[in-house]
Amino acid sequence: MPELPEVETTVRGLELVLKGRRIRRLETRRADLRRAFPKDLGQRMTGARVMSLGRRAKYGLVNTDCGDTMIFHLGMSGAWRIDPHELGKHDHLLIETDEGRRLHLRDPRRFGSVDLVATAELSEWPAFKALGPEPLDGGIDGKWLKERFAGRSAAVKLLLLDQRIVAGLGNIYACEALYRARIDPRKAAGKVSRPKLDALAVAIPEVLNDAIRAGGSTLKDFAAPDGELGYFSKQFDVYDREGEACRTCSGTIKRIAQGGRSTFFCPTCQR
DNA sequence: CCGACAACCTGACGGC
DNA sequence: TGCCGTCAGGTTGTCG
Repeated sequence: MPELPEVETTVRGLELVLKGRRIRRLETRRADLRRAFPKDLGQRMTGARVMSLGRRAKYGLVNTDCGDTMIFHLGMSGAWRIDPHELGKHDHLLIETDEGRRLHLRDPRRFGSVDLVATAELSEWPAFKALGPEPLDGGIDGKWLKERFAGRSAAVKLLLLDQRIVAGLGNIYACEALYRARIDPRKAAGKVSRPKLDALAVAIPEVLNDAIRAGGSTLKDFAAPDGELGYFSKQFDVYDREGEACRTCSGTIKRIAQGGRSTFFCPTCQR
């Protein structure tokens, strides 16, 4: 599930449990997710104090006083469980803090990942080097989109999913942003007008911030044990609303396939 | 560069 | 109840 807002919400939740705490124990229950866990993950994290947490695109960052940053990606099905009642079948990484709080990284499909990188070298980490600007840091404007889309005949929706262009957008919020900017997702990226691109650059941080706000409001429940971070329900305008009424024109929301994934849009409003 | 497709995995859900 | 097909919010790679 996790796109940028879900990861941001997860990081804020982890902060409540981890920030300033020492890692008492870290255990991996298998050797890998999408790729192998770092072999020395346990040794390097055990005894370390968590100084701060952060996020880059859809990656969560756990910075320690040992000069290491643990980077996690939740893939399609990953989530952190807080003080779970039992050890789940798909709980692959377990952490216990000096306060006795427990975190389980659950990921049934195992498309996620965990890496360990020297904090000072984070910007050189290959996966980060390739990322485009953070949409919530003002890095996306009409000019940037214009440059990146120039001459591209690929559908604008597909390019929005390219992490080199906008870091952190996924299928849901790409659909939602295009709806707000009233752009047809099938349109060739290079042929979207500049005013539409300006609107898109505004819509992207808007839909992300709205979702973070919705997710943030669930964080107060976390004190309760057995909570799962990053999963919250949000009312979408188009995503997963095939056949339902457009909230603007009352027309019917359509679903099409692009790049093997579902795109939802309003053919009347988005042109 | 493009679009199409497959691969990595498991679980949920609908139809029969 | 079970079997089967389809789908799922991500990333990475191949092919023509």
